[in-house]
Amino acid sequence: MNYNFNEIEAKWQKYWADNQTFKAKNPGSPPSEGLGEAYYVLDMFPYPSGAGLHVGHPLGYIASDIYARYKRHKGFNVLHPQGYDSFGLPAEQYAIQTGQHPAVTTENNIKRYREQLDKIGFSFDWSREVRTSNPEYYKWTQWIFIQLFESWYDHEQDKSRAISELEEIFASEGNTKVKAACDDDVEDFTAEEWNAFSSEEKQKILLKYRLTYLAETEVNWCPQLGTVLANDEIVNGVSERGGYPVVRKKMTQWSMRISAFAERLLQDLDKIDWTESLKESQRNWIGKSVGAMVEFPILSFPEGEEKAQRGYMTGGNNSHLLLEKARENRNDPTDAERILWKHLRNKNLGYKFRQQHLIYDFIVDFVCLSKRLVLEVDGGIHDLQIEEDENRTAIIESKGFKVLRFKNAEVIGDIDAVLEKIETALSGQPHVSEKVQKAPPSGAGGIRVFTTRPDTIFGVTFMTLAPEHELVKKITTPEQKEEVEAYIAASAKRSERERMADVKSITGVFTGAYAEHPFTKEPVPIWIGDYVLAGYGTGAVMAVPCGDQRDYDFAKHFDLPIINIFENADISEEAFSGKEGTVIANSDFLSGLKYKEALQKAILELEKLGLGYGKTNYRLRDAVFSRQRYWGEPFPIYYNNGLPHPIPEHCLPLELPEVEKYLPTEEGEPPLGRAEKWHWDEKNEKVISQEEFESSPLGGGGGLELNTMPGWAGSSWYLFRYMDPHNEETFVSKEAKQYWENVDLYIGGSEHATGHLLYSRFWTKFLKDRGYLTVKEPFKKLINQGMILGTSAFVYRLEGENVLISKNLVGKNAVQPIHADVSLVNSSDELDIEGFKKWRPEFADSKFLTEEDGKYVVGREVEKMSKSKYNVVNPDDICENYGADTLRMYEMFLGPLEQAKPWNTAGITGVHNFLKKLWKLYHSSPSPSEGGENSFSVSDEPASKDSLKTLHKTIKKVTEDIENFSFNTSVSTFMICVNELSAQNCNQREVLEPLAVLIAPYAPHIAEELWSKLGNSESVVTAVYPVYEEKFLVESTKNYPISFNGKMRFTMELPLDISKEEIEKTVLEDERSKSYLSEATPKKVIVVPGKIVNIVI
RNA sequence: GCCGAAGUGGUGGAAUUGGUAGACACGAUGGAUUCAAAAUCCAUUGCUGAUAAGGCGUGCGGGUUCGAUUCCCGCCUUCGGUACCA
Repeated sequence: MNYNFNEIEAKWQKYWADNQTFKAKNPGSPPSEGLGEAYYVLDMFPYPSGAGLHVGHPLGYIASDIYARYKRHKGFNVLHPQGYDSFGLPAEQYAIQTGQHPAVTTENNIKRYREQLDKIGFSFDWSREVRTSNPEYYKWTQWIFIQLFESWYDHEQDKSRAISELEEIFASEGNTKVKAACDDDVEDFTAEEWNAFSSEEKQKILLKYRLTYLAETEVNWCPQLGTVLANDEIVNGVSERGGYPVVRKKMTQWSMRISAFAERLLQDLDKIDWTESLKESQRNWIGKSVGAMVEFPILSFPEGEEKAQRGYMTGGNNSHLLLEKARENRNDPTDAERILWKHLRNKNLGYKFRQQHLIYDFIVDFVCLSKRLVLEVDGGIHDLQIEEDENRTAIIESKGFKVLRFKNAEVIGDIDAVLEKIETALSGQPHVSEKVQKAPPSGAGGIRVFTTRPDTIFGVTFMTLAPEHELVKKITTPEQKEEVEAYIAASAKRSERERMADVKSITGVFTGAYAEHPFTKEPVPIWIGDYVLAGYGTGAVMAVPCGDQRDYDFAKHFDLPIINIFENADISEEAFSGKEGTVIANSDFLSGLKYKEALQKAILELEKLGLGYGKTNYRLRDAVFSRQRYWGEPFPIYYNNGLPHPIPEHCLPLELPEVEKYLPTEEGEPPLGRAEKWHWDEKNEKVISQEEFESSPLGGGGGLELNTMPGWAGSSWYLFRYMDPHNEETFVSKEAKQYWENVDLYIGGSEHATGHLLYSRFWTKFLKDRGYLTVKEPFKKLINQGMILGTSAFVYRLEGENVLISKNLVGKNAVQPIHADVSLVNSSDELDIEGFKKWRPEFADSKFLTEEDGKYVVGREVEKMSKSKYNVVNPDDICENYGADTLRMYEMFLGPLEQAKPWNTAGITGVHNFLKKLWKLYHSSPSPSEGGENSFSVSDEPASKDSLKTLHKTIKKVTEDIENFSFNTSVSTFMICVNELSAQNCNQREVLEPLAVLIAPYAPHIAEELWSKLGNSESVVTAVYPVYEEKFLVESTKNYPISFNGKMRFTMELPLDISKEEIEKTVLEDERSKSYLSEATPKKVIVVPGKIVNIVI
């Protein structure tokens, strides 16, 4: 019998499918004993694209499959599932072009993927397949979303907690003591205030704390395409597709508060077995920097305001104390204040009022910021300070406010009259826009900056704001206005990408304004420059040119002063950025201190002044979670009165509705806006329209969310669903999650380093916090397989002529390289000219200049494997021509798993020949009379010592290699093994049976066939892994390399049990040694027993 | 710029703790078999030299060591990630 791989592979693939050989046992249902130890091997599931698989795709799957099969031999209960990340953009775009439903496209692609995967002989447990686009699956994606919605992050306990617990805290103590992750614009309130809020107000506030929340986000909106574009989809300010204009637009989008988890995501990296480079990517992405927040009060305002506006951090005029005082007052109102507040708060007057609010340096009783109206209620104490109050009123009114003053008695006696007066005053006041009344994020009056080097604060010679910074408009002096506006306009035009690309040019404009240095009180000029990014930190920097190269360049360019505040540092050419060992100089109280001491001291002094505090900043930003797409998970959210609410759990899944077109609506709503019928399970109303929903008790006039979730939603938790994929009660049962825990080995591409792998860690931590999981991390060990590159083939066309010349004739001719399909080239790089002409008819009449031997040789280049480069190699073809076992072993043989490496089909014969030789070991040589057919022939005689040595050497090496994921070297080891056994004419069962098991993880089909021929009725999959025995490898002699001055000259066979001295004596007495020594006496002889002898002359 | 990985024959790669550099393959050359081809088998194959002796050789330049692909210092190049991150 010859090695008929096609037949053998089909046979065993059917056997595995029929017998469910790879089905992993789950705990729970009986018998739950005897499960064995759990081991979870997972591949990153694929997006089923229309192009199908090329030979690069299965690389990681083969590696994980080998490991999974190895673990089964070792007695583990192995979970090795596969599924599809089946929501995504390509299917949607195809739908837009052709009208075909993405579900149909996806289904077809999956079918094709499955066929291709099955041919390679993977040991997947297909009974656990998941697809992210299946309602049974995304039901739980939606459920997790709701859990996020119902949670907040407590920095005190460092975990996510139920939002109901937050409500309890608010009700009993307000929000001032809570250390929660929340939006920046949350205002302080007391328990009393909270309890007095309407439920609508409460919901608005809670939304600022939820782990998934609605926020205004700036996005790149393309009106023509009706969609949001990522930065890299924009080229020169217009869309990459179609070239339509793109505008920055604020949109209300769902966001995920991943930033709350930044520190844990960073710390826990130390606990997982990932490559250092991948961990480093995540560390950089999280971007922790420790430093300080510092406030620089603004000295001059263009309106001629002499005195700086002071923010809450300012301590020079006690505003910090004032603020505390205001809070106190709020908690302890007078009767009159309480009465008035009750009326004001309920918005009876149509405007929002604030209580005990800081206006400049004064606490006012009530203020309506949008109408600039201040209300004061005078208690008894006021009689004594009428004059002071007058001053105060004058100052406040000079800032554009109107002040109304009431007496206690007035309020208590006739509240209606008071309210009437207020109403009249309100109507008389001009309306002030939202923007102006809001305090700028940099603090009410000062410029807040984040710095990692507060120790260099005495080196500050100017400040730079991002052009988008909200303070810019307010502080710019009339003289500078024109220039500043021109600069802002110019930089707004440049896309973020352009700004990033153009690193070298230094641009900026002086605003004309000055800030006050916190310590020296010197004026510091305020500039704007687009090297400062609005999105990082506070969008403003304190510039220390002596210590920061960008500040240095900026200072040099605009001729700004540079102060050297480092001892013994030369800053004549460039900034000095050293930290450790640096001593600060020329810096008042910091002079003479080392970097670390100065850093702490600076923060301490800033805190004393109320102008700063230590702060840790993270680069990691909250993740936008809304997409204006069709083919994604619908949000389980509806709106009532403009506020979002989760759909009741029993109504999940909220199924993706049908639409007529996959484009946005004419009103600019996402494609789901076109849906007429929604599947809706509540109260047996199976299908309802958006209108019907709106008029239902739930809807209350609001509709369902029309955005869908991004691609990473479904992939962030799929690993847990595989543990218990058909559970309808919960996303994974308690028993299953306790038994399987998390993924022991995860294999996939490194392109997911900062996306999927980070989000998945985030969701896992969240689910753990809320008690839904028992593990902190999703993936214990992770390996990135390297990309398999294509080897493109080129023909060369002479410039301007219809002549194609062979590679070696190109010389200095001007030629144009043209991709040739690699299937038209043989292993010697010779082109099939006729085939090429057929393939590219435009070259049918071309003249082909060949080499002397008449061959046309193509040029070769390694490129990414892609259709457009005609270098794609299809695994189906390889399986057809060489077999799946050959494909599997060859992919492993190409090189280290984690390394990128080019594919070259020519090399596959080496592995294929090896499998043929392996087959031959188990078969007798044909005798001429038998017509050349081999027959199965294995002897039960004892094997030779040499054969046993070969076997055990192989067991040892292959096992070590598998444990180290060094699959390429284990393939070599198998080759050496089979070469040796062939030379030994070994055909003993004693050797060949263990060998079949050993190779089964790599070449499972041939192993099964040989295993069954050896007389085993059970599959080889569960056969016990051979045990390495040292005794077969024990040697009595060693072939010593004898070197002179470190150069190996010859070898000598010596017994291993003789002493150093004896070795030295024997070696020196050897004739060859004498000739190398040529009379000289050796200076020194190094003998390392069992290793080497080195003679120094 | 920063972070990470890597530079070894014509090619993919091996040498796992400092100990015979180039395992195992591909390709190439020569041969056997065959009418011929495919397949198979044998031999040679780092460079140089003459098929010898010898010399050179793991990106480059130094160093440590009896001995360095491996450790140290300084460069160069390639690939990947990331970026005016304050």
